[in-house]
Amino acid sequence: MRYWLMKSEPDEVSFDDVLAAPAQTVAWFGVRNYQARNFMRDAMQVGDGILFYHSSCAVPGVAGIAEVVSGPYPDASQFDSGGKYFDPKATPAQPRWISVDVQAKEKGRYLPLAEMRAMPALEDMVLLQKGSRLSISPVTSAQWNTIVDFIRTTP
DNA sequence: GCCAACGTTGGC
DNA sequence: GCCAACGTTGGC
Repeated sequence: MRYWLMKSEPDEVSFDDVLAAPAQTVAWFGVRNYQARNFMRDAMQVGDGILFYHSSCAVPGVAGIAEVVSGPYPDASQFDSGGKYFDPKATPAQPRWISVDVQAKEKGRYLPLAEMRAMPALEDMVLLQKGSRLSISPVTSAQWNTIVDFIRTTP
């Protein structure tokens, strides 16, 4: 059981979009960074916890809690020749990018990035390191517990 | 829109 | 394999 933070642009897929999806589940598509891909491919397990983070928006921050509900499989968007995630070097026989399915579990108090930066327990989070821009990053169990507790108990 | 920081590409 | 140039991310 591991924990992850996954960034999504809410204009594209927000946490509410996932809550509104069938079975509150969506495919996590569009990852085009090898390190993030390798986390999904090599380290993620069904049942892992996800902090669903909104990036590139007015108030970036953790929008909810989700869970990994599938193993890795080829990301369909790499084959869509008209789409923004098309990769001409990827083929169905040799896919380059993968997805996992993500299910929304719990929405609580929104936790803005600025508040995260003010929490000493979170100072070592990968997300908060200078220059960090990984779209998927590992979260320790201590960081996870701090954030989940905040989300559940902060008015 | 700016820009710092990082990742990728491609010539050599 | 080096590294300059370019592209992207993402907070502000």
